[in-house]
Amino acid sequence: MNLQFEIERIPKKNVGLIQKLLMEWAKDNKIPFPWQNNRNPYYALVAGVCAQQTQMSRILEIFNRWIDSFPTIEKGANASRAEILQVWGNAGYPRRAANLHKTLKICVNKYDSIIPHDEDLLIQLPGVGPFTASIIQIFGYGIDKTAIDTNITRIYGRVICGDPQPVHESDPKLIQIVAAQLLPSGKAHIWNPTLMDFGATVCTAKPKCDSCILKKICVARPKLHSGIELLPTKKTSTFMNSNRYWRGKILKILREKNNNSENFSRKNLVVSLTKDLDLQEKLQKLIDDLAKEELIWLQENMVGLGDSPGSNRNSN
DNA sequence: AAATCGGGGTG
DNA sequence: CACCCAGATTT
Repeated sequence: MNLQFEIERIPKKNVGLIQKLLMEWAKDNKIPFPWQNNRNPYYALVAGVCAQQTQMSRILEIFNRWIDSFPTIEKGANASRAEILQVWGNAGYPRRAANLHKTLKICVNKYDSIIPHDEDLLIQLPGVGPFTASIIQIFGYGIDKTAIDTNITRIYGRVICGDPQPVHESDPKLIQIVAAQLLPSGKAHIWNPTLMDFGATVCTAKPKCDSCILKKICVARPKLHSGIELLPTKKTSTFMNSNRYWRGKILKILREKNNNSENFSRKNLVVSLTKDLDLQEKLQKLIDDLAKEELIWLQENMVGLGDSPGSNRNSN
């Protein structure tokens, strides 16, 4: 595909029109969040990590819980892994919390307790990829750019590129370039969340084109209107009895034990989860995996939340 | 490129 | 039960 050709094909007057229509939509529909207006890189980092693969309706509670417990970079860095995981709770993908913990330690030890603003440095931090790096730059440092997420890919892929299912059909590099052209100068901290909210409520996976303010402009509208079949965005495997299901069960129990300062043996952990011998064997492997990821510790015949016994001590 | 990593919610 | 989600990392 000739990217240059595709870019120049964007009707210039549509750029201004799309910006105008969405900014008007934002007045009534954009949802405000506490990390969007105060240029706090730490808040932006935490929010970005919380947002990974998680609906916005859940994020404020997780974000507030984290900030209440660890109001500064240093507080987070100096917390124990067990405390980190306890606060993360049932937010999902606990690996995110562990990586965020590591990232805070790196910022304290290597960057003088400052979160970098440079993208090359940001994406080297554990758990920080292109999206989260952009979130930090946009909300933390007021840098004018686009954080490409699933919503923005979908909106631009449809409205500009004409692909009904951009996640499968649109070239990510083209989305990047389109996004840069559509960005209203100086408004990244408003524009990005507006697009995301629009993608979460109107230009959804199964779009609500009837109520879409861009339907006259959207290049993919005719195809979508024809009622073509929309494929799943990604393969979904059955959650029940999956590794992820059992990992979640294990961590949930260990959070409760840690919260009550109870000791717990590895054997009792496994037996409390199942009497099935084959499944017990599978759980043993998952426990080893969790320990390797430093989400739980193993010592003698005991097991616990975090990277080392003694949940109230720092683990630096 | 494909698999893996939670958990809550919707239909 | 299938699918979705303000992704990142490993295989």
